[in-house]
Amino acid sequence: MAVTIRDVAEASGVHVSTVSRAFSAPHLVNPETRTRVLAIAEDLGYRPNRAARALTTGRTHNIGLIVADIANPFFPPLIKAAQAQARLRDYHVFVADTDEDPQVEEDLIQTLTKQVDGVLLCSPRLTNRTIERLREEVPFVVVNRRAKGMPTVLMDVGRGARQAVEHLTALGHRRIALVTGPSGSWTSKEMQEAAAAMNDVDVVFLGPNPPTELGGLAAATDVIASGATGVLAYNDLVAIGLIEGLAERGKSVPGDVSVIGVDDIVPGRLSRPKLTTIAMPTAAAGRIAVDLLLQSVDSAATAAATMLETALIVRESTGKAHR
Amino acid sequence: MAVTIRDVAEASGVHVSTVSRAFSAPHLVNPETRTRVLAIAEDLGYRPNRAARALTTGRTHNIGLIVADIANPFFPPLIKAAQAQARLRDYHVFVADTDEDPQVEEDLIQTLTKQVDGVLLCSPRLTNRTIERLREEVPFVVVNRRAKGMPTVLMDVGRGARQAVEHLTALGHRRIALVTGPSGSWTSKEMQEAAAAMNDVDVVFLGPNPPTELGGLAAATDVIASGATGVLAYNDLVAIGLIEGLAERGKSVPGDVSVIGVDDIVPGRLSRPKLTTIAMPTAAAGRIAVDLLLQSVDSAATAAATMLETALIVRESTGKAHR
DNA sequence: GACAGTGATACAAACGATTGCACTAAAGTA
DNA sequence: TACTTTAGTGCAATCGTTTGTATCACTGTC
Repeated sequence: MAVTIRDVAEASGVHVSTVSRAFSAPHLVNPETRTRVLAIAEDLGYRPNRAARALTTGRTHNIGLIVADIANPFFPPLIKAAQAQARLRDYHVFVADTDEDPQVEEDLIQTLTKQVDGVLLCSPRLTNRTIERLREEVPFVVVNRRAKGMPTVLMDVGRGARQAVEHLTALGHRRIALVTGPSGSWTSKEMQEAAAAMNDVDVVFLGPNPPTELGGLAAATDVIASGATGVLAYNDLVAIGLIEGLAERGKSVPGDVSVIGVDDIVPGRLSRPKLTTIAMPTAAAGRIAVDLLLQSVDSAATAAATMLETALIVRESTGKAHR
Repeated sequence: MAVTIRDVAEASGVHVSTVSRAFSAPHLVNPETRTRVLAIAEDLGYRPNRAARALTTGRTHNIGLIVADIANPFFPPLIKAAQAQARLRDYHVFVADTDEDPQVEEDLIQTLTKQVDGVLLCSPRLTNRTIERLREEVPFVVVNRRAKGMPTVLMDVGRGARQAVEHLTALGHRRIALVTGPSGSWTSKEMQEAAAAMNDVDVVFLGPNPPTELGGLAAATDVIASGATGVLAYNDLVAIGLIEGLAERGKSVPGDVSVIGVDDIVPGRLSRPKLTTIAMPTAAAGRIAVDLLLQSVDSAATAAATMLETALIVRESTGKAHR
């Protein structure tokens, strides 16, 4: 059996409460006693039982992190940053994958609520109403989506999209296709709104599409049919798939069509041509989201929205329009 | 405050123990009572407190899943499969990322042990001795590594490597480079042993390398210097990076050099040229590993090693040797 | 020298479930 | 009829911590 606080207490000749306080309230115990207790605990290999602690304190010291698809390279940097940040605060992170399915997402939240102190919802596909309802049960921080009354972390894709379109128009493109993402995606909507508001350019919307290489691959025919010479893709995966799809149909990038992605994932930096893209501050988003979440676990939730900057990175997949 | 078993008991006029049994030992309670209790529980929105349950039963119903790097596309299918399988058995999965660092790996296992019933160790970089020691604290299943006395799930990379080398020699290649992975990697060692045992071919070993695109990119000069015309890379990421690196140095694939990867990740299927690779049954590995783990949580650990088949998939990155 | 203040520790009651045991009443057996 | 069995339920201890309160020995104050 595992060694408990009781064993440590007996071995060091003090009461369990003293042992407990030696760990969690050092100023309440004699420094000498404390070091002795700590040494003995170390010796015995004592590790506090988190379940027991959770039972009394009501804090599990776990947070849930729900993402649409771990396989999407957009998420890992965010996940890593969140885990690192959580570890700093002695929290652990449950990562769960919804497979882009709102129903799975809701179920996951439901089962997760009881064993975490808060949930980080990344790029949720749920309706706002559902989120509103679920938030009664557990504190949320929402990433990549506007949700009123809740702390949110956003990345300024609207501005990114405007920069991307400006970049394309500056290169002479007059007809631009926006290959949109999943229908429930806030990011996708933001991009559409931003692009629609641009002057001196025709924007056509093609979608919704799965946010993967295959989604991009499949969108190639639509892009060609649209007559657009510049494309802003929902993300880098879509952009990569699209470039492949265009190549299969004899269209070269950036020769015939210019393509811009979103996220700045590593494969995009190494693809051929190297992808022009809108870089997203995913790691920062993960860190900040965790801080916000832990903050709203302890005190009342601050419903502030944090907006992080994005940046257009011009590489090789965009070029002058030829007509 | 949350609704507890006590609230349900009061509302339905029975003792808490009856409510408890209504959930966890249905045959011990009158069917009528049971349905009534269940209905009231549902009504009140009762959810069992897992911390409390964990405290009495000693089972957290959580398992830990430790991977070297979530950002490596090799892992997500395994993670997803493991999560799905765990969910089927009413278990949750903690995913943790070690950043390829053995020390982080050990720390993570240490902190995780107390809140999970078992740990799935994927492609561990720890020494065997450390694993032996840690296993005293919590049941393990090890994936992608031989560890005696423990249940393991292996993928037959040795056979895969032999097939790959045979494929290359059949194409006329007589000098082959093996771009190895991290030094602690079992997979890497397996590949080396298999390749070294092949006849009619010179095999040179280049490494260790980080198992990423950048690792492959950096290995390009060594590959060229080695004079090899065929390359077996540690994994698809390395292969993709290598192809890029070769291109930067004026070498084309498969024109000048043939390259084979391992894992069959999606980016490899879409890269250009499409990657010849050894497909790994990652999803199956995840499922089986979870089953094995839950099995060894309940009963004594079966120390059996499960070996899963791999398959060579020939695409476009390999071709005839020209000299 | 009596007493408040304080520092250090012990005591014991939670937290929310599970579970062995005791009890009751009805059914089965001889 | 007297007994064992069994189904259904209640009782109470337990899991390992935390934490409010009580205790006690000092120290310092007037």
